[in-house]
Amino acid sequence: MPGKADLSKLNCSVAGALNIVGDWWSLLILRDALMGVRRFSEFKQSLGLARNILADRLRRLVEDGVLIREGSERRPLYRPSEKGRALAPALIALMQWGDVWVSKSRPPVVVTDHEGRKIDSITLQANGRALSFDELRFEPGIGAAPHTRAFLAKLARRERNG
Amino acid sequence: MPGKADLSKLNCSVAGALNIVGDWWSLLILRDALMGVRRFSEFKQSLGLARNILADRLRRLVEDGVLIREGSERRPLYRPSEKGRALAPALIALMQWGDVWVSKSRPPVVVTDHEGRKIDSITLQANGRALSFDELRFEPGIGAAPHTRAFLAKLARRERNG
DNA sequence: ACAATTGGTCCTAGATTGCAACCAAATTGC
DNA sequence: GCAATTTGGTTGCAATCTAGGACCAATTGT
Repeated sequence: MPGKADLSKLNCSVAGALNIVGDWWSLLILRDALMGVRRFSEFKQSLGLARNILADRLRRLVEDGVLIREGSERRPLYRPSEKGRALAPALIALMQWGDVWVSKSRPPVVVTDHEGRKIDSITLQANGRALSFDELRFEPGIGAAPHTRAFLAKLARRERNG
Repeated sequence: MPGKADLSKLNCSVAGALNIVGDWWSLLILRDALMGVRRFSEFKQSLGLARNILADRLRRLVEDGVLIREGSERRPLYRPSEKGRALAPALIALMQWGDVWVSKSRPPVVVTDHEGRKIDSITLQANGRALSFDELRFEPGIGAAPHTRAFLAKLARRERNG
């Protein structure tokens, strides 16, 4: 079946997330929604994507519970749900990475708290203490298939040896 | 020009980031690489994607400096660069979101520190204090185009009024 | 009442994806 | 040392997805 991948079979939460917001536009639509964009035409103007694609993505994001469609049937508003708002850390982590590693110019948008203080750069922590990448380990979880277990064990073994 | 969007013109760091890792496979390839996967055939087996797509994505990720291609020309190893490792927070934030909001089963992979303690869930903070979504503000940055400024001002105005 | 705006749908051309077949170099088995 | 297998791709084809524009019904504005 050519055309598009079905990531939902990969038994991986990243794949599950990407199956919902993994295409080129969905995350940008959500970012606009989190910033306060609500109307079809505003998304269209802000992102400059084709109408049919925008309609399709909005429908899908509503189906997946990331956005809520409300107001009149013919002129709806799209508002982020709690599930959508919960993506803010991932989105902002991506933005910060883009600021540091991709953009040539200074950041166009800054995220602050309600008193205008720039938010901290997002880090990995355990028990409130920051972790470097080298301290991370990937362990099989409760939902790990045998095949996943073997896979992780092989990688960990290699890490220790070579 | 149908086919694919050029996100690089959006003057947005999220778009810049997505222009590099915004397709269905790139982030999953990077996730594997961060977990220790190194060889073409290992990525292929782990993700189950087509060979030509994998070859294309690996080449692009190397071009963009996220992965480093090393070892023999004919049997290279792909290792995450510092730029690639810097994506770990965004990736893990996405994984945590998938664990909570998407997966039906228990998490297949758990990220811990070097002593096996589960890492904290990733949150937004300012001055070390956790922020709720409602406390966030999106302000124009130094690199904001006039059009971006007007856009953000309109959204902020609306937030205050209606 | 009338024109403009909004929120779509439909159609078409071109780009992208997945799959299978193929291939050369490197590694393995004996 | 030599054949067989594995590795890391490339190429071609068919199906799918994308961008863009034309079109349309229902609100909204005047």
